[in-house]
Amino acid sequence: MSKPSAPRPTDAELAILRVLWERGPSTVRQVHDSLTPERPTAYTTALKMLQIMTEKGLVRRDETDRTHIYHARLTQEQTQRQLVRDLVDRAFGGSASKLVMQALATRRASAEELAEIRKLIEGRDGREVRDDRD
Amino acid sequence: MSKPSAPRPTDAELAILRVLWERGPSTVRQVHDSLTPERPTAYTTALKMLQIMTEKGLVRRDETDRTHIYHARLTQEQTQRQLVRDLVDRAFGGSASKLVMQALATRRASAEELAEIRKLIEGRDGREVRDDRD
DNA sequence: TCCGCGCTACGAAGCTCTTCGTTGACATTA
DNA sequence: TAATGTCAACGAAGAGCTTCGTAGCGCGGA
Repeated sequence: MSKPSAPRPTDAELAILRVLWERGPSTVRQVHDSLTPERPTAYTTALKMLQIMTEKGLVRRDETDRTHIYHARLTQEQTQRQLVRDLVDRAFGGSASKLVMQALATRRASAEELAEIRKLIEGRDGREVRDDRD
Repeated sequence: MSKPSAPRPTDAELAILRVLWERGPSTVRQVHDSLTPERPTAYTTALKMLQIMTEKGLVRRDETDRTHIYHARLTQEQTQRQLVRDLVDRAFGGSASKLVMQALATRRASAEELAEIRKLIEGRDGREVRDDRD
């Protein structure tokens, strides 16, 4: 009703959001330094990305000081939920259970993860789903 | 080892793949007609997309007859698995269980879906994950 | 035979994404 | 104060995505 709901972040944008979620509010330099090992780019690339992400509403900018400070507008969980819902719509015909099925078929789903997931299900099972903010 | 593994399909490509999965091998005209209601575009747009998707290896083309016939190179399940794995890597730090958690937090996860998911888990639980082709 | 229809192929336009160089403002320091 | 360094802003280049118009080919009917 009040949230203009940010657009789906692109790959490069997601990489920057990951940094902001991990570090908390950060300057361009801090984002760039964290990003460089995995994604070697120029300082101005990070700057430009953050400027564009500000326009898109993906991040907020504190301009109080000359060196601006950026922070993610949505939490990691909110964004993850949005991305999952988006993928469920685009590739799973709206069926979340089909997505879970494929998640389980991934090499990545280790035995420990399976156990963790089962705990999740048992915790939720029987209750109604009611958590739906995005 | 032998599969060059097709690139992640874009939104428009995914829409076309959905048609091919549903209809089976199809001509450009058939794809276009199926696509038009949800995504009104010109015939040549569908044609061009399918040509590009052929170059990318997302679809295969039978050129025996003058009217070519296209079919998806990967099954819906293979593609879904690839997309899930990709999202897990990009947004969930490689943790499939975190993705499942967010899938459960979606409005879309109805009570029936939860039950279905629980059945899935119980069927899998205790066994090792071994299905890993992509 | 010739016309029209459906088909593929091609090229290009408009858009987004990602990247970076350059510029000018401001601060710090010598 | 002058030199040096850091910063935001901007423009533009190059790539990819999506769209469509146009051209050219072959086939079947008049």
